[in-house]
Amino acid sequence: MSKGQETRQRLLDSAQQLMYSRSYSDVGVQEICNNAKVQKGSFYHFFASKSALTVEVLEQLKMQMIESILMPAFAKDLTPSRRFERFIDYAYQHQVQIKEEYGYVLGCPMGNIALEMSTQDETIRKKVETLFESIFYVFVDVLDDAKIAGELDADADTTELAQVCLAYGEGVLLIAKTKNDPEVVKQLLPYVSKLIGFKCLPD
Amino acid sequence: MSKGQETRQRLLDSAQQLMYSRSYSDVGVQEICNNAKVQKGSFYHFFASKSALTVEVLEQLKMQMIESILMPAFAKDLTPSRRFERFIDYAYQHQVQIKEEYGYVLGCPMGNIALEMSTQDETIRKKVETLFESIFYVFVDVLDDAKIAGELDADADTTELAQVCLAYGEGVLLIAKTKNDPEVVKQLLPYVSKLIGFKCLPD
DNA sequence: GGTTGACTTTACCGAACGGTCAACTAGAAT
DNA sequence: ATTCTAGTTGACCGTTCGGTAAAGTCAACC
Repeated sequence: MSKGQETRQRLLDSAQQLMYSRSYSDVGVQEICNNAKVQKGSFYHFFASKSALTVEVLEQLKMQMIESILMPAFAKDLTPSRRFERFIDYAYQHQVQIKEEYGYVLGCPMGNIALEMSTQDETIRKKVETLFESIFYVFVDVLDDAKIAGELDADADTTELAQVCLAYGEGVLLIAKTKNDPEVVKQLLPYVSKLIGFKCLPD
Repeated sequence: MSKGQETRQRLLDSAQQLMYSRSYSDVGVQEICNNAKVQKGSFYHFFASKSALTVEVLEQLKMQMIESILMPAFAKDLTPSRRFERFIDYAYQHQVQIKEEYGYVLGCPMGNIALEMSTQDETIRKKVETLFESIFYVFVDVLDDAKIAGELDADADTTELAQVCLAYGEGVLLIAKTKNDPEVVKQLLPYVSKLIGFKCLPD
């Protein structure tokens, strides 16, 4: 990676960390720069605006989420319903680790930015919308697998169920963040199987 | 109401409207005052800080939510499952109306503030937590009714189910806001009955 | 009629905001 | 050796931020 790209990456990482642990509005360009050891002028050499940087942060966030949680959790070495169980466990462990590190449950970085910025920055809103779509496809895929495996009714609407899963996941993380308690994730997220309607639930 | 209390109320209403349609951070004390036709000095006569005002806005929000949506929707003139259907319809209609009025789906005013402020202002976080508890009790109540009416298994954990309902509702509103589409509410919220596990679903 | 206290007005504070700009540096290409 | 350019630097812009303070207004009460 060239020197310039390294600087650029430091800005992205700095912004991601600061915005996730606090909020978009609470973190200024100056602070992002200080944290990344970059001068403000350089910031505007790489990014047109704070908003444009945020769109790239969101893209990075999506890639990390898919590679470090979604792909390993939904790997096809288990039955679809077991994959969901693994996903729930990963999500729980992740929030536990976040709380240890920051002292706060931080929830979903995309959901956080979505609620804060959707009415204020159309570019950011659109970006989060497509991010959610990417995650949505992952859910559709595993739900289609469940159909094939006979764990799900053949007439189930997998695209609708995928949306339902996404919504419920975001909701659980919102409550967990509000209560500042990762145990909420462990307690509530398993109900997603009732939502999906898996035929033979392991108990 | 005395003149002072009227001024105070105008500030609360102004803050509620502005913060709901945008965000906590994006709305300044000055703008709240301009909108309420009150001088900034008066603001600090009535409220110790922007944060303290917000706590009172949240309290007002809770009361409005309970009186104008929760109480009428969950009134005991219908069976518990029918009450949920009515609640879903109210929630949908409300977001439709909001979108007509503001051009944006604004979701849940409490959820919005919760995600934005939970890590930055402990007083606000705590307040939202107790707000959610009040709503939670409403759900517990109707779920207990459902048990008595035989619409719900006698061994169902109503306190856990109430939390699940709350989480799912918040999640659906988050997605609806992100997509800026109130139809999401109409499409996804009915799945709450699968989550609860009503015995005899009307279809 | 003078005093009190709630409320209003206005000017002000230092700090931070997002963003701009021109000058500068250093390494690669010609 | 010189030119070009990606990247860096730090000063600067006007505006807004949350919050303070002091003077002024007005109605109620003694």
